[in-house]
Amino acid sequence: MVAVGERIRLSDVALRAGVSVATASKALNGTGRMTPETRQRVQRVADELGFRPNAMARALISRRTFTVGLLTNDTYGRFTLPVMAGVSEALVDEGVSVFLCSIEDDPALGRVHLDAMLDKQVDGIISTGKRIDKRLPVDLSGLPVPVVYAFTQAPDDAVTLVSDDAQGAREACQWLVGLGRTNIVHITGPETFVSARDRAGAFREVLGERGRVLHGEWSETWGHQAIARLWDEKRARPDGIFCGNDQIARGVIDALRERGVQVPSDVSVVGFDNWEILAAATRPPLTSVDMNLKALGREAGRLILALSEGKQLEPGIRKLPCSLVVRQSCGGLTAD
Amino acid sequence: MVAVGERIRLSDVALRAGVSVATASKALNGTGRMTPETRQRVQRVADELGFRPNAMARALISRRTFTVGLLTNDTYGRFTLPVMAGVSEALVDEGVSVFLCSIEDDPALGRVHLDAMLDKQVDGIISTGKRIDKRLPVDLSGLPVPVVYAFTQAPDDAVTLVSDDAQGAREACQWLVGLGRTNIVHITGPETFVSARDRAGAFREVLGERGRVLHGEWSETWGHQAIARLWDEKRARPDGIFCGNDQIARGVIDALRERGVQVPSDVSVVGFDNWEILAAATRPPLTSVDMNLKALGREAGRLILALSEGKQLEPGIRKLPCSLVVRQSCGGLTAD
DNA sequence: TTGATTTGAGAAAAGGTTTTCCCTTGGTTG
DNA sequence: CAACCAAGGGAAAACCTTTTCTCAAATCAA
Repeated sequence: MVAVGERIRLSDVALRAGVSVATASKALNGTGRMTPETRQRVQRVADELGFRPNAMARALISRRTFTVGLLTNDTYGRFTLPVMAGVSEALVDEGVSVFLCSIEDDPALGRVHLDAMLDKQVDGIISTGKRIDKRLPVDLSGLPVPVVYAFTQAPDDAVTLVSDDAQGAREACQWLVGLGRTNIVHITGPETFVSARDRAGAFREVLGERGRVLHGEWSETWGHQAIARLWDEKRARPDGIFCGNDQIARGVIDALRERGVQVPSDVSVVGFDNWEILAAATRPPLTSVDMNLKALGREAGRLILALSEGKQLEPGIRKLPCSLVVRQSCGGLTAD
Repeated sequence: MVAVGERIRLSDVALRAGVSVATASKALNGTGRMTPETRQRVQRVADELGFRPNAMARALISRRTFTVGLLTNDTYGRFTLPVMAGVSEALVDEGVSVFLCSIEDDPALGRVHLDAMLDKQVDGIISTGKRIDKRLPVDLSGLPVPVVYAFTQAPDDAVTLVSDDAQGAREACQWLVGLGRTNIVHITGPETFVSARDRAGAFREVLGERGRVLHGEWSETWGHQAIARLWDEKRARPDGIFCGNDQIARGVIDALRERGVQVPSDVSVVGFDNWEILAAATRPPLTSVDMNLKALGREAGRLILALSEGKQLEPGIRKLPCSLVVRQSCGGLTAD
């Protein structure tokens, strides 16, 4: 039922049901004591009138607004959107809505958004970004509301969620090894990124001496360049390539095709990020490590909910597993 | 100043400043009458204490929450994110925060989010999506708050914002013609999309009989297929290609390279959407039509603000101009 | 000096709900 | 039949701010 004019107040319901506001409130909230008939009558009237309690008034008393803020500097949204989707998914059933605040890398803008959210008495704040080794340009310590950090750097005593890049990288490497690939190279982003170092570390851990790592940009162009370098060398050429992200992998695959190298029969390629729209458009479609950012967002939602209900959570970094999404760029048992 | 424990209330400020709450309120809001000294004293105390008024209490009286909802079914967020950024940008200075609600294509989920927002007394709702010819699976008519539709289909009597696809397409075509291209083909998405029809219509309008249109999917694969078809025909091959989106353009350029056709010297290519991350990674970087979705979002923000302040707006469709972003895929005066 | 006007500031209501008492009423027990 | 108890429901305070009155004091005119 859609109310078009004035909003129905609890007093309207009470009046029509022939009870006091107090009783009406208790009837609808399942609290207090009254005959089942009274309760049902109030509920029926409320339904008929399309009554919906005013969340403002409610929040004023209960000190809970059923509102959380998501702060991000990931303008392009490639990482933030799945996180946001997960957060929202975890919270919508609890009646919690999410303010999305994109603060770029502007401290002043961050301050403005933060103040706006605090004024609106959000129950909690989730801080997220595009790198797990950079902080948002805004100080979230000592706030009157709980904070959860998801996919961004955080103070030591904070509740933090990140993807387990090392584990994801291990899975990718083991997959290549399991397919019988022996000469495997890792082409990835700048060493200044913790993600790149973690993934490279796991790669070396699995492959030992055999594993070779090439650092560059996170771009298609670097994928091309790396292949050019590898193919121009007077060395055995790799039969397996683990790329630090899907854009590099895309560049790698395109470069290989230009050289007449068959993927996956000659070389298996794995990407990272599982950026659907890119991974699926690559020819052949790209096997890639998914950071499960939506699941990470869901967990962030659950945690902020728990915190805002007053539960205590142990601070520290929680690593969430990645998973390998298999497409056709590696070949495999059947198509080898 | 960051308050860590209890929030400061107006009464705390009043007490400390030696005035009544009423006077304190008026002092801080610049209303009422009092000596300048009193006003300044109150303001100083409020600053010292780090007082920030409780938006809930405020909203309860003023019936404005400084909150709007953005409803979208664009899960991937390619269109919604720029719109959202624009909305937020237009509203943050007014102290308005934005609830982002992704409802997929699920009517029930839409209902849940809508109810949550209405309960929270949003001042207005912006409805946005990924197609201008599809509606969100939720009925927004007869709501107690104003609604603006941005980049999505809307009822006739609604305030609606869309990009001017025809104008954007015209600019692209005229650009190709201006470069001296004479045999121009339009490779675009399914005819079932209004966007595809609008762009194709403008294309034909500029090129007349010479203009040929190929409809397919919105994918890289279709770009490849279309080039295969065009190059296998026993006809004059095009020297200019206007693509319906950047993914098609990417496929087209890759397919041309595979055939040894030089872009831009042999063929000029224009894309649509100016999806930065794709357009910039294409070799050569792609000249593309930008729908200015951020500007569209800003306008949506301004309109919803005006409506929520009670201003009357004429219903109907407002078309916002696209603009051509020139990169290197067309060549031009210098690099021809 | 008296009456009228202006000035500065406070008391109280309002906004919509929840929650804590308190008061009936009808029934039970001894 | 008195005393007590439980059940059902209501009055009012509380949440925090804004806004409308109201009032006392100060200023001004006559």
